[in-house]
Amino acid sequence: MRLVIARCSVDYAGRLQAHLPLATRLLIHKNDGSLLVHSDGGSYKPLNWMSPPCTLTVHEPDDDQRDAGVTELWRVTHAKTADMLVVSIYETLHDTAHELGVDPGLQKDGVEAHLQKLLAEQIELAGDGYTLVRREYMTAIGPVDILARDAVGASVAIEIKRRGGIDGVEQLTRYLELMNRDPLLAPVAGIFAAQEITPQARTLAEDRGIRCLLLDYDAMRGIDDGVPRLF
Amino acid sequence: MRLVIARCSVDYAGRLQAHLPLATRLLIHKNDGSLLVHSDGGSYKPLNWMSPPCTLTVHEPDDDQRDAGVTELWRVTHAKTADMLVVSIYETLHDTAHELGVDPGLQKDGVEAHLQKLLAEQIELAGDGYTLVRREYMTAIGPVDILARDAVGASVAIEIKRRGGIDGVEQLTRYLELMNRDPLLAPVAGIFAAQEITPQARTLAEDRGIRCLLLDYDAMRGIDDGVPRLF
DNA sequence: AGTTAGATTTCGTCA
DNA sequence: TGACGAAGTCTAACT
Repeated sequence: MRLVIARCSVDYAGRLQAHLPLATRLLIHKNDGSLLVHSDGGSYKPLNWMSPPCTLTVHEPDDDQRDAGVTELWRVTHAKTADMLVVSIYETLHDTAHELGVDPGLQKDGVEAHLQKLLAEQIELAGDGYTLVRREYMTAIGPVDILARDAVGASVAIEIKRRGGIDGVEQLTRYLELMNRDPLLAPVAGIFAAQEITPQARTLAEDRGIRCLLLDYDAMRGIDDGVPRLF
Repeated sequence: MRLVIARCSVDYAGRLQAHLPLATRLLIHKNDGSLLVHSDGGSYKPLNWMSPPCTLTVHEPDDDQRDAGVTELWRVTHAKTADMLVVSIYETLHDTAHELGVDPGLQKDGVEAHLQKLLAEQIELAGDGYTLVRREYMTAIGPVDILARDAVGASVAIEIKRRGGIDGVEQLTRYLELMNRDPLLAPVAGIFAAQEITPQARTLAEDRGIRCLLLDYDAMRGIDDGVPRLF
């Protein structure tokens, strides 16, 4: 990994065209050839970048560029697409290289998969007398998060989201349309379960006879596991 | 901006919990307090990070941690949520600070907005005798990309995507349902226009009587502007 | 390899 | 300020 702090301007041409005016920025040239251009603020997204696989070549500026103050040109071209990134360097303030090695990678835990697991274990949260049929119940157009039965044995399809938006309701609607054509399952009721549900999604769901269920992740987790929070 | 190369492990607790085993990584501490943890590969997304507003505090390791080889603890806490990131530093290989100043920001050009502008200008691509009513035609559930009239004056709603997927068809369907309830507009036909359309989206659209239109961005741009590509 | 759905998404825009 | 759609999205899972 090579780290360069430089006064530079950047031009990108590919799926769109973009330009960064002259300013001091951090350039990260990774071992896989990729290049990130970061400013001293904003989120984790670089101002501009080139994803691997790509290659960086350094060029001499032409006369016009040299007159304008450019000392070096970095050209990063993508290996497959025609995307190109050109960094015009006016002044290099810092330049170091470092050997990092391969990273073992991130270990994740939690989120929607966890919510699904928790609700499957605590299916009575969906309604008194509810029983679990199975998680990831497969249909022709994809898996329904949870298939359950209510107190009198009628089928209930449950769609789980962290944040419930209109698209989630649409998704559940498609599942319900399909499943209600299956005489072995029909009639199938729907429950839209999420930590948060947008007002639009709630309106749409209720308009279609789908019940909304707000999930309290912390409470569900607190019941489920005795593992204390790390911090 | 402070750049540190260090052997470290990282723990994150917030909307999920995650852990990074001991390895050599780049730590970027930006001026707004945010911290990025990058490896020497992958895309522009860091292995882990904390978004602003947040603050970093440095702590001494406790006895157990010191015995394990930890020399320093970085604790980054988010100002509003309870999110926390803890970096356990075992060895610092590089540590520099740099003054970058405020970045003037990215100037973009192109993409879906451009496609919409081009199709509005070349509305005859949608069909012979078509005329533009207006772009971003407002409805109660959001703006339709383009409202046009066909050769005999009937309304046509056009949804434009760069990549046409099922969600785009759903979106257009919602608009059409709504607009067809308006006696001043009805009947409203639909056109789903995109550079690429997935087979699933095409099938769904045609099943609902929505016509699909493939857009050739380069050809449309070639007709529109005489500006040559920069590279 | 292609497709789909989720993301600690981030980023813009508009009501 | 909140909500919604787009992104040069990225990423993982599944076909």
